[in-house]
Amino acid sequence: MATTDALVEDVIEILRRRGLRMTPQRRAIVAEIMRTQGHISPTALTRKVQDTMPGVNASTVYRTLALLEEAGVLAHAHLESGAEYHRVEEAGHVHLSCSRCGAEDDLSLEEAAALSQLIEQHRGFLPDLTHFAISGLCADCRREAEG
Amino acid sequence: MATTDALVEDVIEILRRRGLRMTPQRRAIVAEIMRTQGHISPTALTRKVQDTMPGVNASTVYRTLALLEEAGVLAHAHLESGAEYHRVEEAGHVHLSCSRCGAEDDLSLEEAAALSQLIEQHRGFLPDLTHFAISGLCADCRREAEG
DNA sequence: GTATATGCAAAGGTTTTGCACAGCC
DNA sequence: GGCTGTGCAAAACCTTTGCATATAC
Repeated sequence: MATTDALVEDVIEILRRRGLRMTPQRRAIVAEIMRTQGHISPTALTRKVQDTMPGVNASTVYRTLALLEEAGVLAHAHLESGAEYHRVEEAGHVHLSCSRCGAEDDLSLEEAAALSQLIEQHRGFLPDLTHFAISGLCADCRREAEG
Repeated sequence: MATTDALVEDVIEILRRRGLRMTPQRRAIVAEIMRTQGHISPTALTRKVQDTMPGVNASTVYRTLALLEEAGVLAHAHLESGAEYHRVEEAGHVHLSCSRCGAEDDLSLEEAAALSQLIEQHRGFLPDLTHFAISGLCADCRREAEG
């Protein structure tokens, strides 16, 4: 996938500029997360990376994730299942999570902006709506629950 | 505190009706959580209960919290620090948490309702805005960050 | 060559679970 | 007396950390 490869190169460039070294492990981890749509947990990422490169240790994955977050490449969000990482370019994804059936959906950028604007009116608080999911009932479950 | 005692009795009544037994440990745990304003973590709750009743085990606290949540007395929310429990009557507390200084604030009921209404327009999703905090920058930190 | 990154192992923290015993009803 | 709840200990997770070794630059 050309797009993904290009992204990987971009990230490698960012890391290089920070004086960081590009090890095969880092390449594999970066490649895997750039290939990922949406979010992924450290544990799941570790498993995937190990499919390609069996020796990679979980601690290396954690250290790399922290690094990439510091470098502004990744961010993490808290979903019901725990912490999950995603590319910052994919931010804007405000996560809706159904507490009954587990269905996941996202708000549109416009919807997210409208929400942010409302919250900002509360004492100038600037929300990052991507950091925590929004839990609730999807329309289907709502119907079943309320009858 | 008369109000708190009354609440404790209410909860005990609810548990009794479910055929559950009232042990001194459960009384202590219920009393402590009814006395709590806002939210408290299982760990903090355990410590507090142990101040009064040294023998109480953490696993008993976890089991009791799960029970009280099932009974509809408590609910838990995910804050930056992890899971925290609160009384359901205290719901409506939409938590704003500053990711920079850790300051905490709540939206008013009206603000929360306005937000919910907006989100509901997205495919009929009924949000529970109390379940996850909303992360972001408080006005002070925002000023310092943006200059 | 040197500083950095990795693997390994251990530790830390939170939450869950199995089991024997205690105690509520 | 019988069934439920508790304490204890262990285990299950997830994540972090210290240290010796390997390796990118």
